[in-house]
Amino acid sequence: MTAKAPTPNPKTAPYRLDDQIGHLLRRASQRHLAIYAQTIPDLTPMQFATLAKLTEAGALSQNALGRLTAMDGATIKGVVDRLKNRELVQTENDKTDRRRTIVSLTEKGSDLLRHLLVPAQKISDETIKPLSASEQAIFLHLLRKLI
Amino acid sequence: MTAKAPTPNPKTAPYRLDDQIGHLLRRASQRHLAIYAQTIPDLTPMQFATLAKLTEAGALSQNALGRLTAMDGATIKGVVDRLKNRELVQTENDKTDRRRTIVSLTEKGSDLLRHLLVPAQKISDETIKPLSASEQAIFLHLLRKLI
DNA sequence: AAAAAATCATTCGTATACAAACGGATTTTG
DNA sequence: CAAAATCCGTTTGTATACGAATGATTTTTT
Repeated sequence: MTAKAPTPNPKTAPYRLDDQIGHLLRRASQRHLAIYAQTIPDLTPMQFATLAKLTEAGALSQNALGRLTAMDGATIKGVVDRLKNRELVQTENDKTDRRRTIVSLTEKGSDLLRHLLVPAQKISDETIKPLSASEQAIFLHLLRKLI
Repeated sequence: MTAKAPTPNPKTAPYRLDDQIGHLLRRASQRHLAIYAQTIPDLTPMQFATLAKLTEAGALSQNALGRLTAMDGATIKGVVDRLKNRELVQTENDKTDRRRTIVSLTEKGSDLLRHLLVPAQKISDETIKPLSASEQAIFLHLLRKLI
């Protein structure tokens, strides 16, 4: 039995914050958010995500909208409230399910999002720019597996 | 001049939220934070990061501590305040620079962190577990480039 | 159909995040 | 050395995040 040499007692590698995946993900998000804020200063990232999802999927119940944008009920409520104050979305009662509130884009919200699509693409491009084209594909592929 | 065939008019690929790197980073962070909360429910991630960095680097000024944990001044202040309330860190005035507040671990904080190192490693392992060993190395390498 | 379980929107409380502004202290520059 | 620039900690205000609880309403189960 040819025993493979055991790893030379790593003794538990010292825990370094800067090596932890959680910390690295957080810092990468921070950099992305900084790029976002420079490019689209007038709408928060979550407000933008909400408009983008409504454009993709059409009118949605508030909870469904939260699920599709990865926000819990308490969070999506605040975002929708602020978008409503700016008249970028509107709400109405669901006719068949009286629990639900249907959220939809106003024309103003729809117009705004259309104008932001190019800048939004620039934000994604700028965020991933440090990687080569092939690295970008690999990174996005692996990142998707971590969700 | 042999013109390279232009990409066949992608017509601007439709913007899909779920394809954007920022959204994917956010969701990966969310999953990580959920794993964290299940494993270490008694200390927030930022509080843990603060204790970990103080263990690594020793006593630090509050602002320096913020820089090393990637928190701005307003944020690190709240974290330090809450850790102080729990007697996990202590503060003192810097003798030579009267602007500074030096933050250091208490024995209680030091003990607590020591007990959390194994669980913390498990959190990182669990977070990256969907990737194979070689994928893990590649992912971390590329992620570092995005900071 | 009645009971039980699930869903929806809301509210409360706590904890990041970060811009902006502030006064105080130190360092840099001219 | 004096002025300017920078750094330090703090406060205020806005915006996520999310657990937990609530009441109203479906949906599912029995």
